[in-house]
Amino acid sequence: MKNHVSPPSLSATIADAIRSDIVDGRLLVGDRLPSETELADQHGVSRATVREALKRLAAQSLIRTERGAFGGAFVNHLSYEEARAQQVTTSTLLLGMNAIGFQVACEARYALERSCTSLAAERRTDALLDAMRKEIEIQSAPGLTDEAFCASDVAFHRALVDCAGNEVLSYHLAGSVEAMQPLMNMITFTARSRAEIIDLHRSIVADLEKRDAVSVDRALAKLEAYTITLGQSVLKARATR
Amino acid sequence: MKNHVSPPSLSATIADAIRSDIVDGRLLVGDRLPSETELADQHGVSRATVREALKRLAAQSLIRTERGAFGGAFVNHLSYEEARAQQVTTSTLLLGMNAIGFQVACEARYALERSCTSLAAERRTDALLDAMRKEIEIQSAPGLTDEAFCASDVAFHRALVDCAGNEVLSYHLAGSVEAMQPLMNMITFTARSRAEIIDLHRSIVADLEKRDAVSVDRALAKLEAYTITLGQSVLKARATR
DNA sequence: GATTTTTCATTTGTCAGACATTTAATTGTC
DNA sequence: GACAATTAAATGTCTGACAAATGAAAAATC
Repeated sequence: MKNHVSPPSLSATIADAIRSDIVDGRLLVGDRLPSETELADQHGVSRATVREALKRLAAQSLIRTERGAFGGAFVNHLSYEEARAQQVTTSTLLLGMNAIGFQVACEARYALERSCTSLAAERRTDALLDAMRKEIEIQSAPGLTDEAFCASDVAFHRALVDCAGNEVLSYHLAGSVEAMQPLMNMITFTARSRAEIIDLHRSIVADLEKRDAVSVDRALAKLEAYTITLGQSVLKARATR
Repeated sequence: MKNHVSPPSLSATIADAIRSDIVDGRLLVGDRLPSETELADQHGVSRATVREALKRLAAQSLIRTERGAFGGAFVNHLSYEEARAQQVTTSTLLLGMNAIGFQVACEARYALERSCTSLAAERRTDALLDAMRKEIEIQSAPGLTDEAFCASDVAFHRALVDCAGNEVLSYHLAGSVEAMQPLMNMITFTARSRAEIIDLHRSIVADLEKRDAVSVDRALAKLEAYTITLGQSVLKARATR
């Protein structure tokens, strides 16, 4: 029988130790870690092992390294962009690898997105409304590929989320919206279905302008229902193929 | 002036190449990567460099490695647990490192949590309601430390989120709820404020039992307002100290 | 012939030492 | 004082080696 619980390697152990130093605040943003040689001495391992540990942390954007004299590994300031990129990667993989039902993923995504409607109606800016209108223009263009349509759809919804004027909210929602893109890309959008979606997008923008949160919410509910319908028809077509 | 845009290292480049192989589906879950020696030959680098690249991917749970003959690096099946753990780490760091206003973080957290009230009211199970009651018991215990109170609070809200019966939703919300814990830990809960919170928890459970989504939502709104009040008083006390 | 034991090849984990490259501070020169 | 050369410290990479784990095949045993 396979054990499958292999003892953590030295590099993993060291990485965990440094990680908790950072997470628990013993190392602060901008602090410099000891040099690789010093870390190797401290932990009684070779420099190669320390380097593997540091690469693990770098992969999580916990540290950044600089070369040269007075270079080294520094506790990284995690920007919204980096955090979002990581979250999107993780969420996308989770959806892709776990055979999540399209309906379940869709339900979650729209539930989350609807959580920002009242704030968005309250705080929407003209700049963001314009951005949304621009995306609607793109979506209306004839000859647009399905993938480009999806990409613009994501951009539209990201702008909608940004209307809530809360960076933390935008960060969380970016993960759920963008992670859906691969699933959405499986759908073929007919001219008919595109028109339907664009109509809903138009009404969302209009309702936001009027600061009518209830109507925005209703439109999103319709969009969810319609998207699930589209997804199911695709799955049905697959099954009978 | 510092350049700050250092060219990506070889190990980072190789990691990116393999990562896109996985993300774009050229490597599937369970597939075995070539051995480190083979990868080194393929990319024309040393084994040490390949290993650093693989450790980066392992840190993101994209691959897992097994020792021994017929061992190697395998494309990992990303479980909900692993994904959630990563998301919580990222979110916690983001909140901790970016001097997010307590109010902004709180607003985002409750907006997201309220997105699951209608599903939760519809699908709540007796088992989860019992779990929530159990946490209320814990929270009512005299002599409980603030940290233990917070931990139980997180457990309560996780159960609430799980009531929605949507794994994807639970995954996303876990990040926003758990990442708040360090911020919540800064708050000192008086007996008075604990009683207030526990009352709201009780009414949430009662409303869920009655499948009364509107009342749950109202209680969460109150909880949000009260939490923000508590947070602000802490900040004020800090400022005048 | 079936079962157990041993051997063996493969692969990751770790180490030691070396050299290349980058970078900021120092020193030297005019 | 300004500019150029030197130097020291640090990461990035390579090489070669050995240890440890592990499954498969071969050998020994019954």
